[in-house]
Amino acid sequence: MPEKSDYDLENSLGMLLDWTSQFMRLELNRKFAAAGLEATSEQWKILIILWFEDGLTQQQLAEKTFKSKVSLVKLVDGLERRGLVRRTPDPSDRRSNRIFLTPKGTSIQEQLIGLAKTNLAQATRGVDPQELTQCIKVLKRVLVNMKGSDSEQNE
Amino acid sequence: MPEKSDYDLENSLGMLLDWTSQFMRLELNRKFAAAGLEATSEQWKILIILWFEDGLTQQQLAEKTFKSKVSLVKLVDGLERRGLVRRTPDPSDRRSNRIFLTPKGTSIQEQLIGLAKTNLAQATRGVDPQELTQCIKVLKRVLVNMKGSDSEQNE
DNA sequence: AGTATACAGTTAATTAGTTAACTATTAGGC
DNA sequence: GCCTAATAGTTAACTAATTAACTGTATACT
Repeated sequence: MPEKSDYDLENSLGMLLDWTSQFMRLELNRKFAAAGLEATSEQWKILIILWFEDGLTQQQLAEKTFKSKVSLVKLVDGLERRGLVRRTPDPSDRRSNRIFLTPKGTSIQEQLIGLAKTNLAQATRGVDPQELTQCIKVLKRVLVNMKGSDSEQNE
Repeated sequence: MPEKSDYDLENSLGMLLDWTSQFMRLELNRKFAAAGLEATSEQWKILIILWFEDGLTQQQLAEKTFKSKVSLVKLVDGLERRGLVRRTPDPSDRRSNRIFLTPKGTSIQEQLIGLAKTNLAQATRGVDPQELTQCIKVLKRVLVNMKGSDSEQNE
């Protein structure tokens, strides 16, 4: 029979990761909406990658964002519906779509990035920079530990 | 015009929080399913609270899990459909439902807790305990920072 | 007492994630 | 060259989150 004192829910890593990621994502969505930008935080993750390297396939975007190819379908649907990207069939491999930023998609990048930075600054307010670096190091290790269990998914 | 070198996506706190929480949640769901337990990680968060204190209202569960009252509706629907909890109208306040564990809900607690512990151990494998504590301290600060922006939601 | 306000829960529409099953195209082995 | 494998994308059914609008009940004020 497990002891109740064994579980410190408020301080559990799993709970804290869920809560912090959710609050940050929600607040970023609110900042985007408040600025009149019709993009969500998840769509932003795609847009920022395309800003670095335009014309990637859905599969490549999936790999870079750790999302499944299935998730990319709806995400690109949404981005296309809002006129931020366009799907272009790859002439050399007709299975693939290449995703390109539209002028509208390019034009909102600066605002999106500014708001994302504001959000990050708000999240880390009062946190010692060295402790933050340490925390990020731990999270990267957690990511490596869990990615192993995820092999052979999303393929 | 923003500089691309300004953004270190792989090491951004927001990205890492999303990725780690998602991988941990996914893997916990897989562990539950592999053990033949028909509960999800989000349902588990409700069950563990009820194990500590049974008969809470949906509103109380929402507050303890940082979920909205709307989220609780479907979550409790799912738990009830699987026979793990039952809704009981509160006789002293007919607006409220009190949520009670069923014998079936109680019976799987030990297994769920064991698997959650295994999942946490896997996530933190090779992480210095002191660094983990430090990381959790940072995450709790981030939570406080972001919770402020969330005031007046979910009420 | 009676009205207005607050509160608990629900429903509907939207976004985003999962797994499983499917289509179409490319690449490899014989 | 041909048939099998793998790959890219899609669809369908499900879980879970959001906001907005609504029902019914309790509380508070005058």
